Amino acid sequence: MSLKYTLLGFLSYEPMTGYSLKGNIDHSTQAFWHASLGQIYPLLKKMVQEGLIDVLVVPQDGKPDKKYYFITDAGRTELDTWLREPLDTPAQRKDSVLLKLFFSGSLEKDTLLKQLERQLEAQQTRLRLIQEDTAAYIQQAVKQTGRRREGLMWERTRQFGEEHARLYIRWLKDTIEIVKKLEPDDQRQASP
Amino acid sequence: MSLKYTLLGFLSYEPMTGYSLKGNIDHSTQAFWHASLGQIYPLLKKMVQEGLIDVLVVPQDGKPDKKYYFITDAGRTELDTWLREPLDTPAQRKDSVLLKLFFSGSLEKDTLLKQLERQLEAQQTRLRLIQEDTAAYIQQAVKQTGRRREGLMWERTRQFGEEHARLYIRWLKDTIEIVKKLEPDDQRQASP
DNA sequence: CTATAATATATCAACGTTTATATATAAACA
DNA sequence: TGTTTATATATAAACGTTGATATATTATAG
Repeated sequence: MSLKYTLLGFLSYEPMTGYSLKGNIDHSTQAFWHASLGQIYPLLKKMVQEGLIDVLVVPQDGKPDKKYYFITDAGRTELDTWLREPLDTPAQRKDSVLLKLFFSGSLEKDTLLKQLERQLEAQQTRLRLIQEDTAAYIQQAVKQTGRRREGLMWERTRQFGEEHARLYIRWLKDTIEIVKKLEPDDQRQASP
Repeated sequence: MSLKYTLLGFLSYEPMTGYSLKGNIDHSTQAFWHASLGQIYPLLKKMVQEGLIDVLVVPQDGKPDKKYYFITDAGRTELDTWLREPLDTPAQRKDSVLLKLFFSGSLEKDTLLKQLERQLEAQQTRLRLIQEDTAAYIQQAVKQTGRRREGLMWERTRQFGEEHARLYIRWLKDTIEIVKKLEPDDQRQASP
């Protein structure tokens, strides 16, 4: 459902190919939205049929055609309607890492610790990506487009992603300390 | 994919009906995983066919049969395998609220402020739910089952949800203050 | 000089999820 | 007394998503 609006949103800034839409998603919304090319291309086709976007095929010599997509007036209206829908409920989130950890109390202490430490590393990598790659991408987009107001929200949502990664790191470190203090497994399995 | 493990996870604690599985999900994992009955019932059926769970039909007079589901040895093995898969990547998250706010820089200041304030209220309600309802549910489950080690992870993941809601609230409040300080819209539309 | 990554488009099967619908009882509330 | 909420099961269409597969060029790094 929301991928449609993601594509309309980016195309409301400037015309783009399916590939560059994927690039924009990867570099700026990856902390809270992602999509594959196998999802983007068929949806673009469908959205052209629905009149939300137009396509301009630019033939290239020897290479496959480049397809630039443009938002239509109907597309702008649909995007605007979505943006104005009252934000009165929290988004339904899913996080398979937390789900796994929820059920991980039955694992031996050492295995659980290893899992927590692995995820800590993964979140530290993620934090660096948001701080470096995403931050630079947004800064350049603001410079190139001059969209200051839009850029403010791009940057604020990036900061949310950064804070989310920091929360994860803090929580994992605290949880590791708590698990370390647990009684060893042997006292658990065999009680005399 | 993960719903299968959610069901196996809860059934590894004790046998349950589809309805009470839904209740457990709503009360304890709702901050990071959710599912509908229309998803749970067909999956339980499929999992019986696959031998991961067994079903015991308890006839009731006048009422429809109650179906208790039990985890099998094969089910336990599958759950265990999943729990031990290295947690070396962060979960891919989706949050349609942040996505909408990412594209909301083009809205008028007042509309954007109203959206942020609406979401602030929604997140405050969510925080209360996690602090009251979910906390009480977990406490009682620990008391009734005596599963201290498991209860530790139930409580830790609940606390993550709580901190997530707090982060959202802080971020929304900060964003509201920043947006309030922006120049009014009229200066934006018509530049001389 | 070779291999890999990035650019670029496209399809498809399988799987997962949402939403609506249907049925029925019991308890709590107004 | 009537309405709503909770308990309980179940199906099905529509929709959304993942992951694999295919093709081809250009640029970059080793």
